[in-house]
Amino acid sequence: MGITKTDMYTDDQNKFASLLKVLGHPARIAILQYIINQEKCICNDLVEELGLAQATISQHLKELKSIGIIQGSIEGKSVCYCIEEKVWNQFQEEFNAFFNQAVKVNHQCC
Amino acid sequence: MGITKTDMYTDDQNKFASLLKVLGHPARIAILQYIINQEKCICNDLVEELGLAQATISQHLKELKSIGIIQGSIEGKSVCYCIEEKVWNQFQEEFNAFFNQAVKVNHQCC
DNA sequence: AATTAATATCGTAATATTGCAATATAAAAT
DNA sequence: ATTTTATATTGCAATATTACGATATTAATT
Repeated sequence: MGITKTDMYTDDQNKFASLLKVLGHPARIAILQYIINQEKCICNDLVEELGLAQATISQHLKELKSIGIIQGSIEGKSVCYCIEEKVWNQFQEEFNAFFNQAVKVNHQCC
Repeated sequence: MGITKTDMYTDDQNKFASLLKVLGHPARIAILQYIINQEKCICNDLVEELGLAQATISQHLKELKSIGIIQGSIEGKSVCYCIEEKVWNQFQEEFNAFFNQAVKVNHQCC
């Protein structure tokens, strides 16, 4: 059906999965890495760098903005995008919290 | 078009994004957390716990197996699933490597 | 004011994902 | 041998995602 039954999971599970989903596209990973390496960039830089259409890049940027991991500020006729470090670090903590769950448990496996 | 242009990204970017994509569904997060808490489980446990159809759970387990994060071994007429700790820890390292990229750079933002 | 430049949004086609019923498979129990 | 139990697979309908061309929108430049 293509529709995820979000009501049967906890808010934390839904939120965490949403994060992972947004990050789960190579274009968006590439965009983040490009911004990191260049400190900041504008949409057109990414169009040239990644070889995707401008509309496509703009869409990916929108999704990344939606989880707060990047921030865009208007600079003349272009928009300067950069990493929102507070959110970036918060995500890293969330990821580690998730992965560390398993450590607490004695895994005696099949 | 719905098709991701994987050829324009590095192998690392594609692989990392695939991981994130598989983890980016609340059912799969819930499954992993259930397995962690119970140490191990069988498919039917998850059907009862999550309220999804057996076929759906089986599919999600298949995707989790595809990235190696869980392992299933046949025990009589059921299959015992558990976390593959080596892979789990490896993923955690990959995630941290990704997030630590940003730390190396001086972010002077817009 | 008209043009240029950069980005966002809309509409759409192609493909992918999610979820389930029905069916297949395989091992244990009767 | 048949039935029961647990899981996997197949086929399908509904929805979501990806990508792009076309078209706004908005600010700078001429």
